[in-house]
Parts: sequence; structure tokens; C-alpha cells
Amino acid sequence: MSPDDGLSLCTWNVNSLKVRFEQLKSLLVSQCWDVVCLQETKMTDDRFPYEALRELGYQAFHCGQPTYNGVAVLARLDRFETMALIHDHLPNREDPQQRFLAVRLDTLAVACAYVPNGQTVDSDKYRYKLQWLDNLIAYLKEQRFSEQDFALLGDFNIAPQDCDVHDPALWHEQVLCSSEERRRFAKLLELGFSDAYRVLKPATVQYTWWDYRQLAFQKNRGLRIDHVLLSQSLMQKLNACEIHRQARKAEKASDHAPVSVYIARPKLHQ
DNA sequence: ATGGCCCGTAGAACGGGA
Repeated sequence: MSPDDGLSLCTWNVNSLKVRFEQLKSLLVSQCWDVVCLQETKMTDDRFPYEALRELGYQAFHCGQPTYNGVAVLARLDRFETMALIHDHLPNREDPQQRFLAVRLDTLAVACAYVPNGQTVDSDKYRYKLQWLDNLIAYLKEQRFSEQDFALLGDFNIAPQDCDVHDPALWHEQVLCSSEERRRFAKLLELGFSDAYRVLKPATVQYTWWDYRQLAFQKNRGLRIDHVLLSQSLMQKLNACEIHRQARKAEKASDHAPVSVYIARPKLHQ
């Protein structure tokens, strides 16, 4: 596919951009995605590699903090005339954790989310996760993103259905799979967005995350928790959605695989 | 057997991830 045929977007939880930067560079060079959303950069803004990315042809917004969280959106300089910040946090909640970034690329709106993990369903972190998701849902509704060319990409930390889980019985009502979390994911779809992967592949079982322990990747004991949600105007032009499982095989791999979508290029310049 | 691995901050273990 030549670059002019469509628009590609990718999401990847890098689990430390410092450790994963060489892998990211290789992927950018080989895949040439137009937009890339990153989660868990685990660095402050002053350490974010803006210059190195620019040399690779990408401009970027990043909001980070020491040690934990941190999200970024990268966009190819030669594919968009403008890149503007919409929000670098959910404006309807006070939150020191850097988990959200929304930008506008010409007329295309893109949001990058790192949904809290939740730890266990009886923990304060789980309650924080559910509240965070409620804030995200309210925000997306307020912004009327469902009526626009809009993509929400990220690590949702939710496996939407049992077919997204290697062992549904083991994970039954556990964090990432609980009914309360899945209800929030369903509410996101009810706003008018679609799970790009699941719409294109209704019966395919494939995961985006595998535990580092117990040879989970080699045994393909994983979960599908990284997602691309698209507004209806983009869904109409959706050509493909791919989980880049190969990246999980690398030396010093992230525990998450990148997920990308390919859409016929919308009219961004009007 | 209830942890195994990986990361950042440490400058030894520990919190966090999922």
C-alpha cells in the first residue's frame, strides 16, 4: 500500500520508552504509520526524544511524569499540515497521573488513553479505574467526538469479551475482565464508536498482551486489552486492523504488541 | 507452591504492571 492510499494509525504500550526507543525507531521506519499513540513512556517531558523523532519525520506531543504512566501522540510531518493539542488530561477530573492526550491533526481528532490497570477488583485502584473510565466516557460525549473523524487508541486494560481471554474461567470476574469494566467498554461503543479489530475479525482469537512470566507468550496465554475505537465516519473507510505479534518476540520486548488500523484517507484538507 | 518477569528508582529491595 503506498502512503497516498490511506491513513494508518497505531497504538503501543512501550513499557518504558527509554528501553524501547530503538524498537520504536525500527517500527516507524518499517511501518511508516501516520499516527502513533504510545503509553507507559515512564519519563518526564524533558527526556522525551522530540529531536530524534523529528529526524525520523515525526512531530509529537507528550505528557509524562517520573517512573509511571506517560502518553504520547506522534504524527508524520509530511502527512498533516497542522498538529494541535486538544487536551493533555481529562478536563473533568483532577489527576496527577498522566494517562490521556487528545490532539487534532488537520480535521482528524486522535485521543491516546492509558486506562488504569485496577490491580484487583477489591482495591482502591479498581475504583479509581472505574471512575477514570466514567470520566473518559463523559468527556468523549461532551466533545461530540462521535460526530467527527475521531480515533481513540490505547491500552484500555479491558478484555471486552471472553474470546479476548486465553482462559476465561481463570479470569472470570478478575480485573481486566470484570463485568463492571466490560460495561464501561460497552458504554464507549454505545457512544457511537466501534472496536475496529472485532468488527473486522468477529471470530478471530488474538491477543495484544502476554505476561512476562511463565512463558506466557510462548504458550500464547494472553489477553486482548489494547484497542482502536473509531467513529462511524472512519469505520466506513476502515480497511484493516493488525496486531503486530512479531514485536513481542524481540529481545527486550514490551509485554504489549502494537495494534494498527488502516483507513482510506479522509478529506483532511478542506 | 499464590510467585515466577520486567521496569524505574534505587544503589537494596520494592511498588507497579496485568
